Amino acid sequence: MLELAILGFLYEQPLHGYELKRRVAHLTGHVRPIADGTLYPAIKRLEKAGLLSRQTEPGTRAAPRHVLTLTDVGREDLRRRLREADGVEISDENHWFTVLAFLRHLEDPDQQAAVLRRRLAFLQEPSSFFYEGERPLGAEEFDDPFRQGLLAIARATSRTELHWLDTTLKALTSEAGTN
Amino acid sequence: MLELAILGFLYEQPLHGYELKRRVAHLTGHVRPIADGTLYPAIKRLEKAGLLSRQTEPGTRAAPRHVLTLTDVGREDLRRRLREADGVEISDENHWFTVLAFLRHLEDPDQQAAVLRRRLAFLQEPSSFFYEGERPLGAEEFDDPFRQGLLAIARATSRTELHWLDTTLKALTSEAGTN
DNA sequence: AGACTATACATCGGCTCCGATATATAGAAG
DNA sequence: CTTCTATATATCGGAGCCGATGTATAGTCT
Repeated sequence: MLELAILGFLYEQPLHGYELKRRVAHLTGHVRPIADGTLYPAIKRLEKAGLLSRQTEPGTRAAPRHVLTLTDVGREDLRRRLREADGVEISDENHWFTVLAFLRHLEDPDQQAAVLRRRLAFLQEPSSFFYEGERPLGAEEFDDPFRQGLLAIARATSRTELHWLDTTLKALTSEAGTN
Repeated sequence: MLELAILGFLYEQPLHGYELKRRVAHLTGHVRPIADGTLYPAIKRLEKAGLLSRQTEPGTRAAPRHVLTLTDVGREDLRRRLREADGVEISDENHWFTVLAFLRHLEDPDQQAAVLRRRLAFLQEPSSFFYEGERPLGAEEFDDPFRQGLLAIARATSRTELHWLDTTLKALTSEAGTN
């Protein structure tokens, strides 16, 4: 997820580590700072894999900035990661939001629609948070307000997203038809 | 988060590992299976820390079940974790949902309200997913439907949760007042 | 009869993440 | 003048998570 976010932000413009840190922190769940010990090794991994290159920028006030630029391999790798997004990337809220943030970079509307359809299929699977044996429990079956809230929030989110998926998928497929 | 979920489910009734696995999978983001290599070491950790005890149940069809029961130390530890929930537990959606699922076990309404207030404070911090320098970017400033959807979904979730927090906090504080 | 699936627990290697720590500079606050 | 904060990068140890693999049994499907 972190790697996807790094590649996604760099796809738009070269950035140095510190700025990347700020942007990723904002993106992942509203300002949850990512640790230095997480970011810099991740950058190194991506550099080692040939997905990005760094140029040391002279004349800054603190330690010299390393401006990071995606290589062509890196650009293709981001598109591949978006295209093949599945599993946790589809089902986990944080991962999915990261995919969504950069799905614009996957230029083909058909490919974008395919990813959205996987998310749609996931959301349409009947599922509940709590079970009594095999039977799913609804919000009205809890007397405590916390689980009621939990389900109410989840339902509101789901409803909004399903509506958005519906309209966006229609737009994407009609767009693909006219091209 | 996994440990909190294990303690939370066991607080209600003793369960064996396999059943725990099913329940945790349902709770964390709608059926995302947790790996065996994650669950069983976690159980061992909690057992080693004296938070739960196991009794081998004979006469089952596969490998013998280990029924897990929370110790008194474990019960107090869950309440402590809930009471002191902060940081990632408040800000991260998955973690927060886990806290919410078991907040019922924190019997004192004042303590429950204190946790909800931390979440409220977090949600009320102005924050956006994307920035242009210092300026937060709104949904209407994106021409791609994906970031628009991202913000729309996040706003719907936030609105629902804020409304729920408001009514629940009022109920909890009036309840505390009458006791 | 043989294969597959569900149940049930366990271990191991590899990878990632986090917190702590270190280094260094520039500007603001006291 | 010193301290604090922000900027900026880097490393290291510890811990947790995951995927793969192993063991074992009972029922179902072919």
